[in-house]
Amino acid sequence: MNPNSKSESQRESSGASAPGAVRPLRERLREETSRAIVAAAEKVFAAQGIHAARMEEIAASAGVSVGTVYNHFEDRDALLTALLADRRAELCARLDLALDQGAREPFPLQLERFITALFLHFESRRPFLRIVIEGELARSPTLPPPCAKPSEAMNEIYQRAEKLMHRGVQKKVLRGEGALLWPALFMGCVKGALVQEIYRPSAASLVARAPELVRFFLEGAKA
Amino acid sequence: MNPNSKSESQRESSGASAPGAVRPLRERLREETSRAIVAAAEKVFAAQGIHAARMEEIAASAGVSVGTVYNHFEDRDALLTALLADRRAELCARLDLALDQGAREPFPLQLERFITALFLHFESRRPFLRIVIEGELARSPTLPPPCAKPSEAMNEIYQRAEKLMHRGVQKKVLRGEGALLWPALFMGCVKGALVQEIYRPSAASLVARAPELVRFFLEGAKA
Amino acid sequence: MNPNSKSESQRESSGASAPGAVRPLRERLREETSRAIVAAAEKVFAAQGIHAARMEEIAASAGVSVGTVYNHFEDRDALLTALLADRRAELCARLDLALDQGAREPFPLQLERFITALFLHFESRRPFLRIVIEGELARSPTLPPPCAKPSEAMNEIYQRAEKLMHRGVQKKVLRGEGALLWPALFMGCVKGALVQEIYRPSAASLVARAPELVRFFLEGAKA
Amino acid sequence: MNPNSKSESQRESSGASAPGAVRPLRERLREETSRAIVAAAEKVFAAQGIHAARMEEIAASAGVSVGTVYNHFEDRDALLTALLADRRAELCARLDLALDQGAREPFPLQLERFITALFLHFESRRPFLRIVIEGELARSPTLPPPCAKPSEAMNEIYQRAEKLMHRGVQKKVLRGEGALLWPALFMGCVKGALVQEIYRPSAASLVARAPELVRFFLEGAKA
DNA sequence: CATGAATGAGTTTTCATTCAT
DNA sequence: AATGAATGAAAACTCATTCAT
Repeated sequence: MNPNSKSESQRESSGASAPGAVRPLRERLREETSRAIVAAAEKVFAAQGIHAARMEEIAASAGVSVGTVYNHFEDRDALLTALLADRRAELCARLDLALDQGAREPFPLQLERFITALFLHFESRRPFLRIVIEGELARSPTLPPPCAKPSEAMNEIYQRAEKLMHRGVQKKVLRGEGALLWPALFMGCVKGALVQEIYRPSAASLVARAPELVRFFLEGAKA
Repeated sequence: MNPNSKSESQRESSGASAPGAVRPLRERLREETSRAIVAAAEKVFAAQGIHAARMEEIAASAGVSVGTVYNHFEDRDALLTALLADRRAELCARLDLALDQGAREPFPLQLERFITALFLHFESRRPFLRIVIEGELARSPTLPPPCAKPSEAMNEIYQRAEKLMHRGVQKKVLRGEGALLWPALFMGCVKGALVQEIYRPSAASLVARAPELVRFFLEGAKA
Repeated sequence: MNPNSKSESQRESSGASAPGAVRPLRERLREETSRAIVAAAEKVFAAQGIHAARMEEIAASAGVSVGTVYNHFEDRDALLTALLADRRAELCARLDLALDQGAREPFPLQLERFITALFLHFESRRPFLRIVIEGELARSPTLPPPCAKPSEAMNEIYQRAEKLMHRGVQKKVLRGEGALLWPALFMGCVKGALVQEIYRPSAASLVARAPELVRFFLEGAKA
Repeated sequence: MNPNSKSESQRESSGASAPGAVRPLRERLREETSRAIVAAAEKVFAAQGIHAARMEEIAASAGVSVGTVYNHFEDRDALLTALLADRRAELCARLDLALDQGAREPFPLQLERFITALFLHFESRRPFLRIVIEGELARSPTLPPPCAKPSEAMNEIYQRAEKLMHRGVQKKVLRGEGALLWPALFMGCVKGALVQEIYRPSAASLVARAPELVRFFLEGAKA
């Protein structure tokens, strides 16, 4: 879950000992704490903003002391990094699954799978969405840490969207001229829907909008 | 230009005294300084991020001392507010002009005017774009200042987009079902293009992409 | 001692847990630090004046860092307030005791008790006296904080002096005409003696002057 | 009026030219400005407190710019010094006059003259009284500037009170034992009345209370 | 290991003072 | 001389990080 955590790498884990052996209780407790801290960090970073979030508040929100946070994560930056890496991994797994499963299906279905995967993820990780969008511009070389991190997530999503668009062009479902623009427009539409959902949460699930989005995008970009 | 600046409102400018009279030198210099400070703030806020930007760096970048910044703007927040208000006013003026001019033209043309106005503005005010996007989520009630400001700009753009979309639906150029989604999708596409431009600046002007965007959106949303 | 301190009120002290149980070491140390900070503040505020005293100097004088001062007191004003409240409480307790104990004794004895209590207090808290007198005029509505605080102490003393004078008039030991003036004159004399002691400290204890003061006041105000 | 003012000492006054010659207009205007600045300083120092008063507010209150204040007074401290010196001189003149006029009169009358002079002065210069009392403790060697100044005024008053008390003892109207205490008690009573007047301004003039004060003090201290 | 008090570098902000116009 | 914008040293306050218990 949190492979960068300080002591997990410091420990010369007697662990991994016998394959299938239960992990020592200590270790599992420790991991539980890490998880709680990361969850608290997600909440607080999203609520206060990446810069404004304070370590003490994260600690309090996790029900531990600051010292404990520092026992698990080298420093503030490491905590943010771990948080983002973890959530990103989750998301990427979902997206890759969607891409794999749809590989041989008609393109519109692939599109819907992808969007749905994205929406589902953010529905369960709404705070993460805030963090990602706040950090949107961070990919740029000029912004200093700790801003350089969140965009990595967007980057990963983007690369998968490119892959998907590529398939659409190959299949000649999408026209080839604007090909460079498709990922940007696709992600734009998706984010448009996400952001609207943040500001004006609708009763209906976000996922319910996927078909509309698919239709819109396909019509707009069809060959 | 910057009507909220501290002393400009404190001063009871005998101003506009004789019509055509030159404004006192002092006053013109003062305004020039304000302008320089706001410009520096735009640069630094965009480069460092809204939270990380430091007053001293802004001052240095404007070629003045911190004290001078505080002579012109009550505090950090007032400076950010003034900056955003100023840029937003510029942008809104452009957008309103585009909306007015296009009022009786065919919808696709209106769309193109609008997008072009947006792109032109951000081409000349690229740092402003970064600030606006960084502050995207700020409209949310949970985020504390100083994040509550930039989204105001996005809000204003959004409202004008809604107006435009409304026209499209009225003219039956856009289908009426998804009407609630059009502004979000439209803005999403536009931002998609803008963000791509930030990360992968193309040789061609951003404006050159307007027609593609228009086509994409019209096809996607057409009645 | 200092019940307003920041974290002492924030902490939900499991306190008074087992009766007779030793208070946790941490807590006792923390309180010790608070006490040291307040004592340092008393010294520095008195030495430098209420406005000129700097937080860093107070911290240094307490042998801690600035941060620690702010861990214990919200801000400069809270520190001053806590200091004054604490010292004032001490003083009031003494005065009330003197008033109570003397309640049935002859008036001159009551007077002497009261004056002695006052003198004893300021002999042990000479810096506090300076602060109170510096803030003398603060009761006035026009002066801004942090000057509004010290006079509260003087106010409390004054009210007790009024009570005492009232008794004297009731017992017809003091004449009734000038009754409104007695508290002012009484406090004036007392302060006269205190201030002189500050400027020209005499070898003899301040308390030794109490009988002279009593005689003077009783002769001057006797019925 | 303001013999310490910067340029008055800088100027090699062609002045004092012909005795009886009118002072040049320039010079009179300049002096008028100085007077206005000192008056403004008195008001602002009294209202805001000696430390909190800001040069800009004084300038504004005098209807001039900061620069002008600095043209007339070396620095903040010089302004305060000049203000206090001026007011103190006025007061001392009154007190000395009272002492002189009463020199051969019965002691009670002298006492009344003195108190009346004091009261009259502070009635016309109430802001000055605030400043003096705020600076009460400044005579002490430990307090740094700008606090070292106001007490000088109190000092001067005190010395004259000592002279007066001395006369009373000589005339055997006051008892000789407590002689060291008389000035302190006398000033204490007077201040008691003054301070009460500041907090609870009575309809009647302060001066009206002089006789009561005289009676009180004479009874209290009589041989 | 957990705890939380202490630390102090880093920021914002203020305001006496200077000086070009 | 008067002006008022610019200056920058000095103060208050914040918060990530350390470390003794």
